[in-house]
Amino acid sequence: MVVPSARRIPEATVARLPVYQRILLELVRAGTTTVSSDQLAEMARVNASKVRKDLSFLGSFGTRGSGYEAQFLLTQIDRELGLHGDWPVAIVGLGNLGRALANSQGFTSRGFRVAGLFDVEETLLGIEIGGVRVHHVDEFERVSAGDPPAIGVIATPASAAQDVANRMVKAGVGSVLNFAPRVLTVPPEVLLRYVDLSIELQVMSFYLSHRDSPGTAPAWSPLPHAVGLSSAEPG
Amino acid sequence: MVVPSARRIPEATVARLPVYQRILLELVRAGTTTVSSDQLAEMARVNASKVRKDLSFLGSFGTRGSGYEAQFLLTQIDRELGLHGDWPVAIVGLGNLGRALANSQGFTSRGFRVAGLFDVEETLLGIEIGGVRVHHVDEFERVSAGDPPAIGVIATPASAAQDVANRMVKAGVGSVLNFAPRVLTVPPEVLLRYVDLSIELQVMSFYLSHRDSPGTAPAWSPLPHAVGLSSAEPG
DNA sequence: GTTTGTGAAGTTATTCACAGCG
DNA sequence: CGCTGTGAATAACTTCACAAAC
Repeated sequence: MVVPSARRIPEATVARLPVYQRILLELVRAGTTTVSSDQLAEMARVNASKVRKDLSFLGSFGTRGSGYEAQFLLTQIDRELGLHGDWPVAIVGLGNLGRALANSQGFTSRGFRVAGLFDVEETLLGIEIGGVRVHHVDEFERVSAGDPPAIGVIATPASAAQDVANRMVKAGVGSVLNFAPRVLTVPPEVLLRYVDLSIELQVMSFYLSHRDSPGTAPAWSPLPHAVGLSSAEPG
Repeated sequence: MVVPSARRIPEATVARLPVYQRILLELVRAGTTTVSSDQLAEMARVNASKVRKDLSFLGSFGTRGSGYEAQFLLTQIDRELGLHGDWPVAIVGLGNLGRALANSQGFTSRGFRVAGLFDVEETLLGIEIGGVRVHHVDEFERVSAGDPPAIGVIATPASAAQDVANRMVKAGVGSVLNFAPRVLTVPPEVLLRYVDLSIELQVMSFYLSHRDSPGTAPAWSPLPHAVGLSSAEPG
């Protein structure tokens, strides 16, 4: 079986592809045309063989003796990650964080589209943010039916998060990105990720309190399951 | 009963401990007194043996037949993660995100203390946020000398991020948490973590575009190296 | 009966090391 | 020569399965 799309890419590799993507994007913007696995490895803080192995799952895109053509490699990664698409995103909770996300280049620039905005605050209903009208969260399922979101973003206070997640699941989202500092329950086929400041900090705290003698390097390219903006309590 | 702090805890386990910590915190607040590995596993979306193995690295704190005492287990995890401490945190960049972080319970509530705030904006210099005075970023090294931060948080625009990181390293921070959408270079002994929306989204995009037939569960408790609030461009 | 704790088995990921190509 | 691509070796992690404890 040699069809490229039939390759199974290891999970660990998938987690690193967005890192290479970002690095390549910066290199391309800076005018770099070719890049070696050593250079990528240094910027990504990983081993060079790991870079080569990771990239080899996408195909043989390098040139022996010189390296990888940055723009071409970037395109290949984007393709593999499914960034060709136009994923509709729904954002619930339009406090400071939600509004920042709604206006964020992060969504609009690369394959994502803000398809729905929701809150419960009277004063927000009906206004437009970034050209998208704000609806009451009670209308989530109805509004979403017309343009079912692939990704649901939760930027509400913790107390509302599970209820919002339930609505999202009912509306058929494929994955949920949760910024609220609360553990959520969703069906197993729905991808759930947390962005949680306190989880980030705890990993750092562990590192700080366990590094041995001064000069010891962390063997760490840590692998959170969850990350986050805990308790800015947006919404 | 072996001395717990002598054990070497696997990296993968460390990455999950903060998740268990959060779950336990919620359970304790909800009045739960004991919890089984099965319950924890379901909430953390992992296998129950994994929970038991992970917790066994901290010591034998469970009771066969009933489970773990939630509050006690929470205390043990906090201890292992080094949350007993009082880690000084410096935040550079006081735009929307930086201000939200400076006021965040996420820092103050659990072993972290905002020790320094920095920006370049004239109108911010000298004011206090959450009781901490804002200094010009040029004074970073000088101000930090008195109370060296363990963690440096970068919430500046991308263009300023590397310069800030350099100052932080010079001031001796042990780890850097970067919210700016930019790849940074720091010495290998400094722990560097990214919070980047676009990296989160790319993992989701991969999942959405590769799930096979409907009903297929993601084998995924993905492991980013980097995450993030890309390009809200705070500061 | 229930649930932990853990060796052993199985799986996945990383690193090595070098042939092969430009 | 330099750098990729990749089998083979090693290491890390996960899961199984069950004895021991409550």
